[in-house]
Amino acid sequence: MPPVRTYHHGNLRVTLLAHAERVLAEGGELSLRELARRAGVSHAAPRRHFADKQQLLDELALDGFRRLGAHLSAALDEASYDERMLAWARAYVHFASEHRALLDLMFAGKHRSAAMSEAANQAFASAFALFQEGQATGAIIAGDLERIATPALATFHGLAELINAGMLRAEDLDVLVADATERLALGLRPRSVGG
Amino acid sequence: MPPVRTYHHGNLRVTLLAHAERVLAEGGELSLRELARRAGVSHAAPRRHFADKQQLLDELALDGFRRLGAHLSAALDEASYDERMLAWARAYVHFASEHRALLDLMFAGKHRSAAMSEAANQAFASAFALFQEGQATGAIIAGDLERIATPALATFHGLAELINAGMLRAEDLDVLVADATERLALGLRPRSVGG
DNA sequence: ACCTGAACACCGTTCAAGT
DNA sequence: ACCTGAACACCGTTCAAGT
Repeated sequence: MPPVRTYHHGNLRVTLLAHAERVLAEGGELSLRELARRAGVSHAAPRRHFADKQQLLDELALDGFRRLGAHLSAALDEASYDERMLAWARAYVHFASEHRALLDLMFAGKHRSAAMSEAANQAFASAFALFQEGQATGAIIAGDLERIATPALATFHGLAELINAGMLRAEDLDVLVADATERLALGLRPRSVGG
Repeated sequence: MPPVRTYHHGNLRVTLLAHAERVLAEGGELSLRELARRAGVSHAAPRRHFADKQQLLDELALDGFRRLGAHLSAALDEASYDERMLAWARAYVHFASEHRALLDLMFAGKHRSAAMSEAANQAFASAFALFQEGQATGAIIAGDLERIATPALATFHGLAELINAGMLRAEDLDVLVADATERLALGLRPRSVGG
């Protein structure tokens, strides 16, 4: 009897990435040899599709930014007009804490490929648009968009990192996010003269 | 001629930690075998002082929190009364970006030993005290201290993580920290009735 | 074009044995 | 009490060889 499938036809690359996502979600250690085993190929086979381990990790991170972007956009679409900032923030920290290992990969390296930088920018684009719109309607102070939005987004990224680091109680997260959103809105509000 | 020192008398534990700090600072990969090589002992020798690799990493993180705490306290001591929040924030992000690998270790695990949790709390204690004092003088709104301070500290932690992830330009950091500090102060300010 | 199998240079961890 | 040296079970990466 010949083996059912000696060669992995056509989709080993996709199969490996899928197994990698699962290992990440399971919280397991990611090794190329383990992924090869799960795919039923030799340990040297992944080399045909990824030059090295880092390249596979980069693909995972790239996909992570795309998923994050889609998740955030969806949250904004569902939210009522006045609560979009809160909805964005909630979506961000929940994505982060539900994809802890993936988030680590996404924010791990100091250097990113062009594709990954682009995906990262895209992921944050909806939030920047929200701030820009806030400026247009006068809800948010005028000024350089990057300077205004970045510290605010850093707040939620920081909360996400702290929860993943185990330094915040998970049950406190929602109230902290809500508080942060409220404080930020106040801090970003234009002040009347003399105010 | 006998070997100068076959046995490492007394301080191998300290020696290993010192080499580990140096490897971290150099941005190199931390392996027990490499540390043993640097210390001039066999690869099995570290086992006498650290049950496993994680235990050594935990000691590094513990020391990291102690150094961070000292660094933040020193920054507060040097700052003028009105600029302590800004001084704290600057000190935090600078420590983080100057000790990138160490910070990753400190905030890596979801679970911390009692000693490490204690050191982490101590590191942040001076900032909490600052907020508490702000509440006492009326510069900061009343309410649960944790709920008020955490989102603010998360902002700076977030900025630190983003800079270490290469998502912010290092030359923009100081202005972002200053902006964030100003916005937070405004958002945390008590509002007069009707304000 | 894609995969295998052996090989190489690393790991962390264990353990009997040395001093 | 502390360290060594061999051993074991893993890695990532390379490369000649197979189909």
